[in-house]
Amino acid sequence: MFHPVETNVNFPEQEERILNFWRENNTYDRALSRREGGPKYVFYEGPPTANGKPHPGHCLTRAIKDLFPRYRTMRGYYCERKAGWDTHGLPVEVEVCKELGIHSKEEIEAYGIEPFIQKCQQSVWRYMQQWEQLTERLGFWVKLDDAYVTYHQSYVESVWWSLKDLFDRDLLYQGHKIIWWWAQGGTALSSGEVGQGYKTVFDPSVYVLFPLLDQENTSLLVWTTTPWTLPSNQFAAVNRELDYATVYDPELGQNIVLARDLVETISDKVKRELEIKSVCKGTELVGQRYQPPFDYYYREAGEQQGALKEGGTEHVAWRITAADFVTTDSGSGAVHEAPAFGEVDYELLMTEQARFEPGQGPELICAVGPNGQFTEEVADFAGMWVKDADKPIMRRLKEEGKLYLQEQYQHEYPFCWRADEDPLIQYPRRSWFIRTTNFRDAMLANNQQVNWLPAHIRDGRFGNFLESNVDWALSRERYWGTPLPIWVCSETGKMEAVASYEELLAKSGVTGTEVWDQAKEAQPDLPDDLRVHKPYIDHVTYESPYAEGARMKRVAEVIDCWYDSGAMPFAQWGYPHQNADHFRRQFPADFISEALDQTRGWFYSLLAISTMMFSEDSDEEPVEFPHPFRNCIVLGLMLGEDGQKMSKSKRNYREPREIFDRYGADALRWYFFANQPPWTAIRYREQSIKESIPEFILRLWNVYSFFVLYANIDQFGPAEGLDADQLQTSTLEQNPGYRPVDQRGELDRWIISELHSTVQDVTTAMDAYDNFGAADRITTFVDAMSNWYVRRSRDRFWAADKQDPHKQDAYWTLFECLATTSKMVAPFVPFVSEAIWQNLISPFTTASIESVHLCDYPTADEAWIDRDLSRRMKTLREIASLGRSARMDAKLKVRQPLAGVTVVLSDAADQAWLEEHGAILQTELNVKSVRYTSDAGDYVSYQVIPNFKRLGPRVGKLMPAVKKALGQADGGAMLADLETNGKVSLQVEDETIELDSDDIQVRLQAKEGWAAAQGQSSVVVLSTELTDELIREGMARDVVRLVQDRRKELDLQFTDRIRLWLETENEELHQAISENVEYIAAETLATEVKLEAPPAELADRVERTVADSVLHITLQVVQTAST
RNA sequence: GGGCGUAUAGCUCAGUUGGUUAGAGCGCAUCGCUGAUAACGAUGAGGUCCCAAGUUCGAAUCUUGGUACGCCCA
Repeated sequence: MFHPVETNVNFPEQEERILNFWRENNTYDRALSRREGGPKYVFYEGPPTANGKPHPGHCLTRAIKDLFPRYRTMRGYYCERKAGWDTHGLPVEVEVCKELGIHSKEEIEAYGIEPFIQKCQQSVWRYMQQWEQLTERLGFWVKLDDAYVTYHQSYVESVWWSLKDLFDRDLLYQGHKIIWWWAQGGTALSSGEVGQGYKTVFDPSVYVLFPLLDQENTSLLVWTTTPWTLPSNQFAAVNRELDYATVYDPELGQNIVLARDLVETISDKVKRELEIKSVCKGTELVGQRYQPPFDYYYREAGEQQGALKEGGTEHVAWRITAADFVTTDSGSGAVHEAPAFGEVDYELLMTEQARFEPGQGPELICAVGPNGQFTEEVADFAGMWVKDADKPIMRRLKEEGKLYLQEQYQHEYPFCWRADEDPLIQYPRRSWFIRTTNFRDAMLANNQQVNWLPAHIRDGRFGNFLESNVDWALSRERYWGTPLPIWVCSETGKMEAVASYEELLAKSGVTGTEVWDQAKEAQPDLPDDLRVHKPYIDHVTYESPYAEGARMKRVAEVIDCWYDSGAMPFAQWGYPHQNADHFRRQFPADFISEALDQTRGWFYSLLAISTMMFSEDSDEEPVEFPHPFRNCIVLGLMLGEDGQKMSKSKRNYREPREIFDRYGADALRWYFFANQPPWTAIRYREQSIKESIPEFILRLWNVYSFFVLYANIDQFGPAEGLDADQLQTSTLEQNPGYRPVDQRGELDRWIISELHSTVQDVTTAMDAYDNFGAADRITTFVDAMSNWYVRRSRDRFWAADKQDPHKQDAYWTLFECLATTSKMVAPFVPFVSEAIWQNLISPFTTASIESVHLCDYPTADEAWIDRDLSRRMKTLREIASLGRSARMDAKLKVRQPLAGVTVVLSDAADQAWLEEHGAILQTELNVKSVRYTSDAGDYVSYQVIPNFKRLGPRVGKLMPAVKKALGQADGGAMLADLETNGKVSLQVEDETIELDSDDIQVRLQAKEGWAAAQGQSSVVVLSTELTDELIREGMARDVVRLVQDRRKELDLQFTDRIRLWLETENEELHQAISENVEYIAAETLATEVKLEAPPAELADRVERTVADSVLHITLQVVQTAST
């Protein structure tokens, strides 16, 4: 016996029960340990941050991350799934600040770094419980109680080790980074903060004359929108590709050089004619020297030259350089460059520096202090706030005749979000960098080997990003992060990196560890991991090996938390300080997945760190590309119901929890897997999630519950006492009544064939990470099972003789299909598949595999795949569908029997087979006979069209003519010709073209006047004339239906026998009933059918209508069958 | 401003190497079936495949240029 299936299954409740089952039985651990020794399948978890609430987007990520490891595990791979949490970074600090009601770094320091850090550490776990609940509820099998955590000491020390390695290889250096700086507050702002503070303002837009040293009486017209940066000028930039004109300005009495396309614009602005004297390419200007508008630095260094790497020398600054970003959209086509105050400008300086021998190139000029005021070096404006200096600077330029044109323009400019009167400025800060640019080619090569899904990421977004790689700005002047493990000598400035806490303690003359010890003593429950964090680690100093009496003290910075996450392949194991073997076994990953926004985040940090640490010129043993991941599914962004970005305030999505409670995790998962390829942007629609229940889950469930219902009625059951194992054929065939598939009927062989080809396709798709294609095949199969196999097998399930071999075949076939399907869909919908599996196996008293997730994934047996049968059944189904369509057109309902149908096939190849299966069509279409013909001139006309794909390459331009000629030819005659000669000649223009049967396609066109329907390959014609006998038979079927309705209304059991009284005044109906009384009795389980009034004591007589006549129905239960 | 992607039915989305009748689900309409019933089946209406030009015998598909939207970066 199977457990009866509840009629109203509540999927969410069922899922909760299954979760309990997994929990109590440690099913995940057992699924894993079953595969020990199997081939490895390595999965890396991209760590989420648990200090924000999980939303539906995270459900998608976690569902995909579950699907493939589950699938691979069932396929025999050993797949460890270690969870992980990203815990460092600015967002955590921001959360804590919010909580404390403070904002700035000063306020944090006033509050105290020590309590602040402690709060950060606690805040990290704020939504931990929600995350864990979501993870579990979704069915994401991952080892949560063995998660890696980026703030843990072992993790931090792994990161330190890698940084020390980079430092020792001279890949870590100090430079400048241009950042948005709040001068009044003395702090940098994150891009998020900057984004909050944009305002529309008016700023000056000025055109300044830079006299060219090598051309007499000629100046370059240089444009800037930040006059206050002019004292820090180092270069003027032009675009090599643009044309530049030298014009004569009569009023000025000198020549001006500017972009040719802008001559007219500028001429209009200054309201005078500018005569073009000559034109040259920007590239010819590059290298020419000029006199900058201010000489604070120029007077010292104007003549300074440096040695170039390619030989020779060049002046270090105040000359024209080339830059792609210069355009003619605005300005003059020549741009003032003060590298201190702009990121692209700074890059330009870096490019320039790179041309010179080390130490010979231009140094950064910065005339502004961190307080936003001019330094003493700029005597005229010293102490002045830069934005206040714009006007005096312009006035000065005007006085000196260097200001050619002055305008105002309106634009968006960022202000401090906490002090909205304070404009931010771009400002250089000392910062640590990793020389990733050294590894650009290696990273590109590595990237080429990665299997990206979708593929365009490789050479598109990610590839381009790598191409334009710049050194990784690693350091952050913040508090809660992995401390940069570099100690500096107080005397000499020499530096050392440290790879672990232990290594630090082993240094001579270490002091400062007591700060941690005291803190721990005062607060014994302080996590030990904090000892490697600020402020404790900052107190640890040691004797300098470089200078007598000097101390080594840590630099103040922490690092970019992206580095943390990118270090996870080794840091999750604490490598190399521990678990070295484990790391090597779990490197690289076979599979990772995150959303598109991680391209420049986690995907990059993983690839960059891995390439630097484990490739050719690293200290570690090199690993072949790709690493650290081989396959990567880049998920699309998830949008809310309204197509907008999901946002809490807009409430354009429903919380995952509610989805689970309403529809269940399977519904959500199936919606993710089956609705679109995972990389398309997905619109999160509650309606679609809801729909995945009837479309797939419930349909499968209905087939299953149908099976259980009838199997129990018929006491069908696999023999008890058998070891069920995985319900494979070898087990099942030991049961009495089991016949090998090849001895079963065609319908059985067909669905088994469909099952195996589905398994084959699904496996191929899943191996290629194509969950969408796999889901599509599964849906098609379940539909075939439900809407053809079960439909067409109903008679057998209802058959009275329980031992009838055909009936037994039907049960065994459906049982095998369901058992295999539950295994096949287990990675997709782990809950419903588990419920089905557990019940299917329940009759086996010694069942050894009690969870579908411990099973092996089904494998296709090619021997059972019959492609001819598949194709023929498809044709048969199409004919049935056409027959229904024809009935519809003729307004002849299916309950009305018809004399027959005639089927015209365009291709007679399968005719013999189809003829043998007339019975299926007879029942399906409710006709007395099915006739096939290929000679059907009466019913159809033939339309012959070319097989374009085949003929195209052969006839080329003649194609339209061929098509026309075929269309005009007599189709019937041509087909006859083909049949006898195997080919046919066609005269087209001047050429004779020979066609064989593969070169053409035949379409059938039903002629007017028939109840007919046409499809791709066939036409179905109905006999529409009705005899009285047929009409009466139709009436009898109506009667059956009404009685069945009545049974249902009265809530009778399936097996209840009844007595039936039918009364009618209508003679024809009376006759119809008496002629078909046995049929009616059999269909309605009536022991007797009486055409008379019921005994008076039966009160539930009802009135119904059959073919416009009144029929009274009364029924009485005679026997309640026990099942 | 640059890079990447997307644009197909009312909605959500498929559409293989270019092949002539562009599909699915939902929704809608009509009909049917009904002891699998939160169902189910059939049929239908609904498409300038974003626009334009090009390549080709043939373009939703390839090329170029636009437009709109999204993401990332400036």
